[in-house]
Amino acid sequence: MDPNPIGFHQHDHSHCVADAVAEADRSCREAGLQLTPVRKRTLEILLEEHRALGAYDVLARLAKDGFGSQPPVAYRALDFLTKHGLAHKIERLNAFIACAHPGDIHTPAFLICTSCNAVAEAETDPSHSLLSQIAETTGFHISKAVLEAEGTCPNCITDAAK
Amino acid sequence: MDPNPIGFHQHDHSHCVADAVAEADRSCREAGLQLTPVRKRTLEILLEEHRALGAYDVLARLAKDGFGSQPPVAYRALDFLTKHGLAHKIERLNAFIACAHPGDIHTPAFLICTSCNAVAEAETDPSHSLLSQIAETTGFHISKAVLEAEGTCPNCITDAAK
DNA sequence: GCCCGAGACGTGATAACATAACACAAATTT
DNA sequence: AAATTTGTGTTATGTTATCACGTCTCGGGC
Ligand SMILES: [Zn+2]
Ligand SMILES: [Zn+2]
Ligand SMILES: [Zn+2]
Ligand SMILES: [Zn+2]
Repeated sequence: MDPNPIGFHQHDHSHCVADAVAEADRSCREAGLQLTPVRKRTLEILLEEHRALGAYDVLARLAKDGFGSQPPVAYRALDFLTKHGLAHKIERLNAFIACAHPGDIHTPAFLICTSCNAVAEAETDPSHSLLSQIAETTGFHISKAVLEAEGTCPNCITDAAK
Repeated sequence: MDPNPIGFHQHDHSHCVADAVAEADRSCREAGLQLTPVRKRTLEILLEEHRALGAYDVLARLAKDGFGSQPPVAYRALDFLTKHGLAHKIERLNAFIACAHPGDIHTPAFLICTSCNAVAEAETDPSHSLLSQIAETTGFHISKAVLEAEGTCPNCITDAAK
């Protein structure tokens, strides 16, 4: 199992958490949002994995770090992060993942490997999307789209073949 | 609120439940599957609505009809129906809906109206889909796709405008 | 006819996910 | 200073989903 799959490629993970947190810090300050200690720590927890974490997993880690130990603590922090585009909820897994492209306006699509549990976030062009086309022909107005695919990532396909 | 929105159009609902059940009956017999009383009743319950029902809603109705009253009763019937393409789970809602195009091999996409709770199932061309393209470029093998859009249906847009 | 295994259904119990309601503290507004 | 807003913590509860086990039924093999 690949410990560092982002887009299913190996990468240097050592700086990527710190960089993302610094960037989140900056963008929150710019937008007048409070990236408080719990929220920042929650983002770090998500960034430490390139897979989706359940709210209770996050909660356990927060509690271990001295924050509250009750579900609302985690859910509120996760709500903040998802609301402001710093994290996403993977509906299929009832779990959360740090956004791989924060700052950009994007309709994320996720590729979930059922073998190694890695989750990759792909950029999509909203205007070309299937759902947009359907919406256009039916007159439906989309406010939020969920695009998630489950399957096997390239790494796991290779592993299975050997 | 539109009581009969399928694809957000009015339609004659009187025969549509019975027809769908008869078709399911036929296709199960053909495939050697057992469309047992609980399973058939569960399908009817889903067909009676053009919106998604939670497993516990289904369970309550099953219990009222003399079937078991414990969660596995509903979940097993729903698992059977979803596994064999007679129903789908709407991940965003943690709820289930009868398939609008049973028999066809399809990658369903759903349009969920947050105003009237109607859910429309759209046919999609899997090969043209966004996710397929992403998968192709990344080497990811998709086994199941979730395509769900939340927003406002044409009927509710019109209603809001008046 | 009888045994056996697979599949379906029922039960009680429990796990996993999520929110409601309230108290308190700090920062901001009036 | 008082009121308001925002954030964090708590207890309690609600909602969704699965586990483990016993029973029944319907085949096929003997
Ligand atoms: Zn990384
Ligand atoms: Zn994998
Ligand atoms: Zn109908
Ligand atoms: Zn509507």
